[in-house]
Amino acid sequence: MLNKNEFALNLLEWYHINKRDLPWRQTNDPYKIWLSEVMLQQTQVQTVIPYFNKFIDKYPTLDDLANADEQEVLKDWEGLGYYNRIRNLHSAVKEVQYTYNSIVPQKPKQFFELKGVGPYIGGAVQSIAFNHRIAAVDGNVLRVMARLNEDNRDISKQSTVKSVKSYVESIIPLESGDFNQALMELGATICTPRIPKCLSCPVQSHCESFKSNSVLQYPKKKSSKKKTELYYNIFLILNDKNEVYMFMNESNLLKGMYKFPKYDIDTSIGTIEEELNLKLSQLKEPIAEEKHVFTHQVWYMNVYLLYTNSESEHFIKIKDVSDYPMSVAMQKVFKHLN
DNA sequence: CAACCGTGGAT
DNA sequence: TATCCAAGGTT
Repeated sequence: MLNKNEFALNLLEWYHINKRDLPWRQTNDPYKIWLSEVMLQQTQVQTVIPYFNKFIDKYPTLDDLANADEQEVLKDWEGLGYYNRIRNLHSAVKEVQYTYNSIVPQKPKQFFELKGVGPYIGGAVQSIAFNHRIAAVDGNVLRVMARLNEDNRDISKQSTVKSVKSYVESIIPLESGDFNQALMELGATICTPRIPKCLSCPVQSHCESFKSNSVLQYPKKKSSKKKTELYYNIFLILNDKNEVYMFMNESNLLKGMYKFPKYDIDTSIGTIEEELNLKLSQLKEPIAEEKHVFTHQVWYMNVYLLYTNSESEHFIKIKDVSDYPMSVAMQKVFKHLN
């Protein structure tokens, strides 16, 4: 059983000496802390840093972000992935603007009700910005706690996360924000997934799995399922005005991002002409093949070049394409026009 | 609740 | 190349 007071003391002492100097640790602004937590969702620190700096430079206050055009914000998020994160955050800061006079709610209940604020981000922001004693349980914390207690439960189950959250809140000290960050920092730098640095660990003496030499057996997690493989034809349709056919994606995957016409490989040109209301040139061999891997899908894309004299509101000047938010998958397609 | 939702880096 | 992982949330 964990000696709570001694554990927290050891961990916090280590953290205060060893914490990394990250951009979002140079501010007490709840908005900026919130932004960083949203960016850090399932995304590595090194990836987030340049995006965070760009956003803070361009949208220094909550009102700057709230007043911004959604498509421009999406464009600035381009390449970071999980695009609903920024769509939800944009919506949430607008909510804060008109409901809370542009002040990030200090009442946990109010903050947790905002779009895109779940158990982790809610706990992180409320503890770091306002010192509320709420846990912030991410993948790092799940791994650290599983190893400390030789916890055999599956960390991919929501019930486990909920239970660990309660456990952390039973040991969380008054310095709640630092404690939450210290647990994550420990997981990110010492108690790492593959080669943990147990000999440098400040809480080694509290660790059950270290005592029994079973650290690498934790955390328990069910293996991920196989990705669905999908085969598509992507069409770069050009007219005689240096324009290409492009439109906003409405489906859940990559919602709000622009795309080129994308069809299952067995879809006939006639069907496509009918759906797009265009008269198209004869189909020739694909000019390229591309593969793109998502969390749960793999796209194998054949890239085709087509021409038309038909008119449509969906034609965009090729030189202006880069002004529109586009997924990496579609960027891989578009690069073959250059 | 299990499935969905991006991307890049490490091994 | 295949798999896992990374400061998770929504449905």
